[in-house]
Amino acid sequence: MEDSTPREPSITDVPLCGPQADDAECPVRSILERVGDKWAASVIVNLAQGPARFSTLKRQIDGISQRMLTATLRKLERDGVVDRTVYPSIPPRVDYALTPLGQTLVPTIQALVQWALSNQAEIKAARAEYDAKE
Amino acid sequence: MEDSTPREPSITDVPLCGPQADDAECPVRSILERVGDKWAASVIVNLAQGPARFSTLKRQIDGISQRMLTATLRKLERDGVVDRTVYPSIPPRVDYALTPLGQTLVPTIQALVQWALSNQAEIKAARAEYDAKE
DNA sequence: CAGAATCCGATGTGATACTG
DNA sequence: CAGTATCACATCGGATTCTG
Repeated sequence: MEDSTPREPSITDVPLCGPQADDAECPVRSILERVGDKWAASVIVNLAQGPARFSTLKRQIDGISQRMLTATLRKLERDGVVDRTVYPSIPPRVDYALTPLGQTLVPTIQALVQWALSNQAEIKAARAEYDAKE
Repeated sequence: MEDSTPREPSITDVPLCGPQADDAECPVRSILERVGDKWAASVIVNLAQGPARFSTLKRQIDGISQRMLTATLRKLERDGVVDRTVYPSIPPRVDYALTPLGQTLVPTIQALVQWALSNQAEIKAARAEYDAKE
């Protein structure tokens, strides 16, 4: 019982898990972290338009290195969000696409992106005010 | 013009920004990163229940260090998502609460959390399959 | 109580070079 | 084309100690 701010468990008390549980134990946090990955959202949003090749993604996602694109795609693939199809041709060709699971993630990410877009002015103002020594 | 995977700009072609634009330039990415911050979502979800003191948050968010709690709160405060109220008493007391802006963010985060919860089995399975050498 | 400061290992990220 | 490997560096994040 807190003398000041008593609080009881509620729906919002979502299992965001403890300290050590970062991967297998806590899908919630790992998903959150995946989305927060510097490039993951860009990849997902890009693939939401349809399948794309490695080089296409690299070109479209401005500033990403092939190292990071590879790593990001691997993580998303491991989570079953992205599907990787290799065509054993020469030169090699690999297509990436959202899985059905990945597609269900798109609206939520879009919502987050939309939120950011809608409130970017307010956020920018808040930061300016904060940085101006608050 | 891609010979293989032509793609045109669409609504999903959201400005996720380029390489250097990480802070002021790209609110979208910075918001995504904020949400993906290891502890930010936990803090927001916790504050969604109502204002809380530093020590209360620290106790409720299992495993967070005061270093990270402080840092997380500062970032959220800077973005205008969290409000910090200091009561100049002895011992000092500080209350944190979501701002109106912060409250508008809650449903979206909940949606993301909900998505993760709903699909955690599928994700876990996907990871297991992937790790089992796919 | 609420933090600031410091130390330090772990992890993330980019640039570059190399390969099937 | 689609990676992998390596090096270098920045940031993250935890533990600990100190203070108003």
